[in-house]
Amino acid sequence: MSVTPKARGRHHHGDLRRALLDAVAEIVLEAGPERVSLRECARRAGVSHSAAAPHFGDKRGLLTAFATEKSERLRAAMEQAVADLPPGADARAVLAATGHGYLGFARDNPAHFRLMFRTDLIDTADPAWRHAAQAARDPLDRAMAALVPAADAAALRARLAFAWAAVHGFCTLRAELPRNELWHPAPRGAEVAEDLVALVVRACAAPERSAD
Amino acid sequence: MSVTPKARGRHHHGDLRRALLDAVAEIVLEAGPERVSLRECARRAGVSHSAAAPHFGDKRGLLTAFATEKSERLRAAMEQAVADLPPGADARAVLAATGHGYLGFARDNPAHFRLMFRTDLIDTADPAWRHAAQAARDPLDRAMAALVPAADAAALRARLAFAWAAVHGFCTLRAELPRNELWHPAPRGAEVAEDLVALVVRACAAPERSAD
DNA sequence: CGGAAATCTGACCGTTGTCAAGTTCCGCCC
DNA sequence: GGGCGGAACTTGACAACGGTCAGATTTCCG
Repeated sequence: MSVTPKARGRHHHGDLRRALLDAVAEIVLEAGPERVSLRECARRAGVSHSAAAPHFGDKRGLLTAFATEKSERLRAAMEQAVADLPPGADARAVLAATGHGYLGFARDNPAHFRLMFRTDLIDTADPAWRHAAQAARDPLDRAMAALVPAADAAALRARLAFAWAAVHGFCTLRAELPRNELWHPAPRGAEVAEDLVALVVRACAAPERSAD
Repeated sequence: MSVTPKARGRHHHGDLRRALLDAVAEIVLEAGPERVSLRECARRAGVSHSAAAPHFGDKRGLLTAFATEKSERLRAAMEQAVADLPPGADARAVLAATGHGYLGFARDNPAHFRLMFRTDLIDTADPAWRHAAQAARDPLDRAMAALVPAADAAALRARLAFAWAAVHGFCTLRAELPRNELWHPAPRGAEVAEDLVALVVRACAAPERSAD
C-alpha cells in the first residue's frame, strides 16, 4: 500500500508511470521479478488491470524501464564514491572507489541488482536501456584508463574485463547465495569485499609481464 | 522430440525421472528456465501431465534436481581440466586449470550455467543440492590451499572469494550479455578469458603485502 | 490371480495477457 | 462559459496456461 494509490493533477492519476515503476520496485523486493505482472502492478498502484498496458506495452517493457532507471542509479553510485574521495587521490584510489561504489549499490539493492542482469526479462534492444547500460560502464572505463598506460590496448581490455568480472561476480554470488553457508568460510562480507577490491586494484596496477 | 518418448522395462516408462530431466535440459536450452513446467516436461517425455508430480513434487523440485546434476558436471569439468595437466605441473598451473575448467563449462553450457545460480528457482534446502553445490567448491579450495601459505587464513579466504568471483563474474557476464556489444571493446572471448585467468593466478600467487 | 505402484483422464481454480466498449476528466476553442 | 474531442482510465469478458486433485486404468511382481 505504500505506492500512494492515487493523486490528482491530470486525469485520474497524477503520474501513473511513476507509480507503476514504484510498484515494480516493491514487487521485485518482496517476491522477485518473476511475480511482476501488469495486473499486479496496476493493483498496487490503485488502478485497474489493463491500465498499465498503454504506458508500457508489456511486462518486458515494464521491467526494461525499471532496469534502465536502476542502471542510472548504479552509475550514480560509482560516481558518487569517486567524488567522495579526498582531493588528490591517485588513480588506484579512484579505481578502488569505483569498485566500492558498485559493491555498495549491489549490497544495498540486491533485488534490483539481480534484475538488472536478467537479460531474459529485458528488451535488450530498447534504446534507453542500451544507453543507460553503456553509461554504467563509463566510471570503470575512466578509472582504468587513468591507471593503465594508454599504449597497451590489450592490457587495458583484459583489465577492464577482469575488474568488472571480479567485482560483479562477487556481487552476484553475494546476492544469489544468500545467508546459507555455501559461501564457505563465512566471508564476513565487508572485510572480504575490502580485500577483494585491494587485490583487483593491485593486479590492475601491476606491470604487464611477469615471468610465469 | 529428442527425449525418446518412451521405453519399456518397468511399468509404462523405462526411466521417467531421467526423461523428465532431459526434457528440462531441452526447455532450458530453448526457452529458458521460466518456461519449464511439469506439464511441458511431461509433454516432451511423452507422458501425460501430472505424471511428473510423483517424481518431483514441484517445478522447484524438478529444477533443483536438474541443478544438482549440473553442479556435479561443473565439478567434473574442473577436475578433468586439472587431470589433463602434464605431470609435474605446479600449484599455479593447477589453479589456472581449475579456472579454465569452470570457464569451459560455462562457455559450453551457458543456459545450464545460468540456471545453476537461479537460487530463486531452486530449493536451497534440498540436501542433495547442498551437497553438490558444496562439492563444486572443492577443486578451487584444493588448488588455492596448495598455492597460499597455510598459515595465512585471512589471505586464503580473501583469495578464494576473489578467484571465484572473478571467474564466475566473467562467466555470468558472458552468459548474460550475449552478442550485444555492451561488452565494450569486443572481447575476443577466448583471449580475454586467458588473460583473466592469468591475472587471477598472478594476484593469488603474489605475496601478501604491497606498499600502500 | 491379487495387490500395489505407476500412469492416465478429466476436471477445477487461480493467474495472466488481451481485447472491446463504456466512462470520466482535461483542455481547447468558439 | 459551455460544449466537444480525445486521452486516460474502467469494466467485463475471453482464452491460454499452470498446478492439483480424485478416480479409473494399466502394468508389474509375487
